[in-house]
Amino acid sequence: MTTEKRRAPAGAAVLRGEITTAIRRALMQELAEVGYGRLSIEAVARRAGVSKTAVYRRWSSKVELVLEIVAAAAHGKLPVLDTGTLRGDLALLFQAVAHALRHPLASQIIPDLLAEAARNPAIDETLRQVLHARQQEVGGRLVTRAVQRGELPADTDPDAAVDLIIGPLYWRLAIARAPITDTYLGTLVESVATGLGAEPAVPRPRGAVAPSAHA
Amino acid sequence: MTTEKRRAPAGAAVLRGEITTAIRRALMQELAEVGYGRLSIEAVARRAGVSKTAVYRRWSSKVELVLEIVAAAAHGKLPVLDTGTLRGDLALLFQAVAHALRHPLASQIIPDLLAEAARNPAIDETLRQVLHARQQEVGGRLVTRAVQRGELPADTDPDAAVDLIIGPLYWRLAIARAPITDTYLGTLVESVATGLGAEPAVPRPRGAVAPSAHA
DNA sequence: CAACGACGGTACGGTTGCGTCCCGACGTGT
DNA sequence: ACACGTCGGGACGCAACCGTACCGTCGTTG
Repeated sequence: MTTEKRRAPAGAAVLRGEITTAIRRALMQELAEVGYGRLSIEAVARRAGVSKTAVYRRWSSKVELVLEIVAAAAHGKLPVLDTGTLRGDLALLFQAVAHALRHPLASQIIPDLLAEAARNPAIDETLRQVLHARQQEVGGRLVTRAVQRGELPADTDPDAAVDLIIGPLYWRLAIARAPITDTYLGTLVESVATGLGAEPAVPRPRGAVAPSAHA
Repeated sequence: MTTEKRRAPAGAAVLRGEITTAIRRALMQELAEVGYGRLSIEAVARRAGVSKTAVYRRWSSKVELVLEIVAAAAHGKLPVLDTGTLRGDLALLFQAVAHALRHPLASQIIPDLLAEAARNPAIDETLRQVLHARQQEVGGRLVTRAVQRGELPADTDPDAAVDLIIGPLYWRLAIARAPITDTYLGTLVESVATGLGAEPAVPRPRGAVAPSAHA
């Protein structure tokens, strides 16, 4: 019988966590530096100070390596937000997103992978799970609560709301790569809130012509 | 004297436009299919049914090739918009952007190049000229006119306005790659307009709790 | 009509990365 | 204390691509 129990790997015959960690870190840096397209296992191993075999023992292919690590890194980043007001929720969410995208690694890796997702179904699938679905969920909850509070119209489309919430911030941080100030975030909160259908926080100041003063 | 005038290239010794065109088309397809990172001159030439030399005679490097062609393709795409109302301008702009991004080539190439721009200064520079500057200009004009009409507050920040205008649409089309309907575009116009500070088109319907309706 | 000269295509060496195989090293469990 | 079994590392053959040099072809110009 060869079905007897094999001895469990032990001692030196077990994966060393430090090396796994080094590979993870090297992958992130390499991904940010050259992008998914040019990413090579060889370069990752080189940067990690590790042999290629060390990588192949852990992940069997480039896409598997990237997906596992990226998915893990993207988990547990969004706060449970419930501040009691739409604007509070938005401000908190924006802070979290801005914080995450300020990491140079994230701000380079995420757009790169999102672009790659357009042609790689496996990446697309993973990103939809760890990013899109999460956003839809968080955005959906945010909208739902605001509707229940009466801050937003009952027929607010959560789908469109998510676009309006995440779009401008993503554009500015990841695409335009323009600086962000607290003032800007404050303005954005107000814009998005009113854009979604909330009452303006303050009576709208008008420009040269002031139709609201006619009442 | 060797400074005499050389005979101008003529006959077979002149670049054949058909081949240049074939290379341009092949580049676009290749760029959409594998992305800038994996793009190889060899594959472009192969797809164009042309020799590598034909490519190298016209462009000396990969980045030059991509930049020249992409910059050319991005020119003259945005309409001169002045419909007389903020919402009209927005609707027209959205239609144009949506139309452009519906092209499969554009919707794959643009995010890819934008991601690449984060690590390639030459690409960044070019894209800023052909995309960002243009958007800022168009968006700035749109906002300025709306302010003059009294549709928007005088202190509207054109910079933030551009983010709010382009962000959601870009997100949905290029990143989320969700379908777009005329209804959606209409909702988006209204959201962005009010988000920018315009008066709502219709009195805001409130949800379950309606503090404004208690009067 | 003949010479010109850049054309497009092939062939080439060099570089890089892939995925695999083999080897000595090493820490644990018997 | 020894045998076990996986570890990490280096080496290998293979494939793709880069950028260049060369070569015969072809239309125009004098």
